[in-house]
Amino acid sequence: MNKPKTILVTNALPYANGPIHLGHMLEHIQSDIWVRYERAVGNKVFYVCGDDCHGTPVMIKAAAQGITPEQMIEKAGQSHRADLQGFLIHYDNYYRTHSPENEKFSSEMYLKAKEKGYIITKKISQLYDPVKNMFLPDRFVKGTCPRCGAKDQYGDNCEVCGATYEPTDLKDAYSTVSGAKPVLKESVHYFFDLPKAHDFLQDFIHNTDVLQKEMGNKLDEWFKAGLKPWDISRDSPYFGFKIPGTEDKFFYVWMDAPVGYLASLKNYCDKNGIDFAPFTDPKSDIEMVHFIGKDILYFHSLFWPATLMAAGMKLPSHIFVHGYVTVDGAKMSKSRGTFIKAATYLKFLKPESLRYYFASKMSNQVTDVDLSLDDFMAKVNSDIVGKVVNLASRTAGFIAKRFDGRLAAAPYNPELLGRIAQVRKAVMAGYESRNYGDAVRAVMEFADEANRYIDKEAPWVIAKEQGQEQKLQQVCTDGLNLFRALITFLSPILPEVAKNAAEFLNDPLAFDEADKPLYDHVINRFKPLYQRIERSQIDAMIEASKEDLKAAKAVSAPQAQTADSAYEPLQSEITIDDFSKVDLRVGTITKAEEVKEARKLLKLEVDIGFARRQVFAGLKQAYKDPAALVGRKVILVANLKPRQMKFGLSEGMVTAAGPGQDQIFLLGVDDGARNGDRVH
RNA sequence: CGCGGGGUGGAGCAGUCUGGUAGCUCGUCGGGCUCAUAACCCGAAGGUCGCAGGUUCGAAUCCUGCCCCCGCAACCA
Repeated sequence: MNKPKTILVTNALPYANGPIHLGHMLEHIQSDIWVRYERAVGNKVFYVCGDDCHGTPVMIKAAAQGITPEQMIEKAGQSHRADLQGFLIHYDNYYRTHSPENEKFSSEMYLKAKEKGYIITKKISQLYDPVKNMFLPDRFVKGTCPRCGAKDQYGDNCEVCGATYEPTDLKDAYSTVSGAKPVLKESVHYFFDLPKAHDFLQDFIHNTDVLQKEMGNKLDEWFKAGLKPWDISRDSPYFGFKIPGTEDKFFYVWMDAPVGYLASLKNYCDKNGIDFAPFTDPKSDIEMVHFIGKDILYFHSLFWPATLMAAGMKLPSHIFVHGYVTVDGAKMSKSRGTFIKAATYLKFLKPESLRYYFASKMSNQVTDVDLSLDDFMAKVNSDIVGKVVNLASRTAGFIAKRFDGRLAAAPYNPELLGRIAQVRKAVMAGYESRNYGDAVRAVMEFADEANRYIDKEAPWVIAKEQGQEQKLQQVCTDGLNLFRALITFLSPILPEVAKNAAEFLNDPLAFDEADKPLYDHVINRFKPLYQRIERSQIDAMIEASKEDLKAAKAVSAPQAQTADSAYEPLQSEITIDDFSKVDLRVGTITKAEEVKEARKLLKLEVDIGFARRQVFAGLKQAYKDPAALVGRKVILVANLKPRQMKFGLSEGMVTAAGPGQDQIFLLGVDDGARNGDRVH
């Protein structure tokens, strides 16, 4: 083994604005596996992360909830920590960017950059919300697309026609914060002079192995377009750190976010009496490794190295970029229930299932990883349970019953056992290069071979033969030693399973001992190490993810009126999925009486086959004689959340149409449709 | 012609750099086994490798053009 390295590993900081979802988990799992592997082979790793707390979205969301930003990031921090722990992601320190350490570092780096002439100021005009008294980032301005006329488009580009423009080009622009019409206002901004760092960055990106090659190509795009000064200031009100030497200017969140890596580490070092200085010293041989998603490439490969360089600090050794998560081949979708939050997943499934699945499909390329739910279930069940765990399960019984848990003193098939070292080589190469898929493939290939071996030797046959005890013990010992190697190789991915397997085998499962099988060694009783995934668990998770959506119902922007007064304006377009959420059922009115105290309401009872529903309907003025309604077939919205009204619980909505008042007409059903039939 | 990534049997992927009869896992079908968490083993069916052209004795692999999907496009986070 080479000389142990010291490595600082960071994961992109989750934003305190929202919960962690499976998209985040891909990266946390990727980095956690890498860290566990690096430690398993003897390197010293510092593994830190934290919450990214600053910026306008946090400020606005906190205000909307009537709490302070500090309270909000506290809440986010707690839930993020719980989620990550749930997925067995073990950071040495999970901190936050809103911290004294971070403020100190950010300010110091800024001042050094300023000293070296990297900070410039410029006057810019920006849209301003005159009601809330704040400048508006692009995403908080909406309006009509100047090219195609589509309504409610964001300030930077139109999702309908794809046009890009400035927020000031929007027609009928409005602030999504207050609804007010924004005005143009001037302000002095502070910029980091990125063009001045051009040569440094070119060299940094192309003459080192910091980045994957394809990302270098991507970055050339920005070089070709010409680097521009980077605006690092925001006006008050802003949740962030005040820029030294100013009264009302704050660091843009992306200025202090990566600095948060170092702040988190500093916080950890202070708590544990570790010398922090070498981590920022350009001359130290400590490696600094960032795991990030492709969406934040330029922040980490341009701005971050440039600010570090300007501050005279150590530069990143590697920036490992990964792709996105899709679910069943499509972007995660809230309406389909595939926008799955980490916490929701954990309610129904084991963390290691996802860790394994992601790992099996991960490479060091910047490609998206698809969580195919069918494949997910099949792979976890057949690989972890059917192949690896099963190997122990099918041999442990003999060792326990016939040999008191004692393994044989020698192997039956030394050649097969000898292959372990070879497999380990492939596995290690896979982990080291972050081609976890290769590592998993190598392990599973070997697992297949091991199962074939057991099948061929058939210990259950040997067990019935006279005088074959030694062979039986040896073959089963081989099986268990193969299992031991397999689970050791998977331990960075399946830490809990490995821990339980270690207990079972009474062995620490060290990577470099995997090729030295256990002989004449007493093991413990075998307990099931992993449970199969049931279809129902996945279905329940998808259902629950749809629930999440209802709970987190977005604040919809004020809709502009379509001015054709004769008809109600058409609602925005929906998909078939949206429609099928509305469960319409055929029903028969079995009772109908007027509600005396109410001006508009009738109290109905509707038989929908499998249930009877009490419904309060606003039909009083249109149907003066309620009794005449009894026996009529109607269409009922059957899955509407029951609503407690002054006069009782209303358990649905009867469909009707008409201009209103006494002009309301119930929708009917032709004969043949039965009560309880669904409308499709 | 904005940039990057991808398109391989029903599903998920490897193979593409370094051209040589298309491979793995799952699923399906048939058989075997019964130690094992309906797990394991053997066999079979199933692909003109996005499309079109080119180079070559030979192309999933190299070249050109096109189509489709995903992501990004810096004062959004």
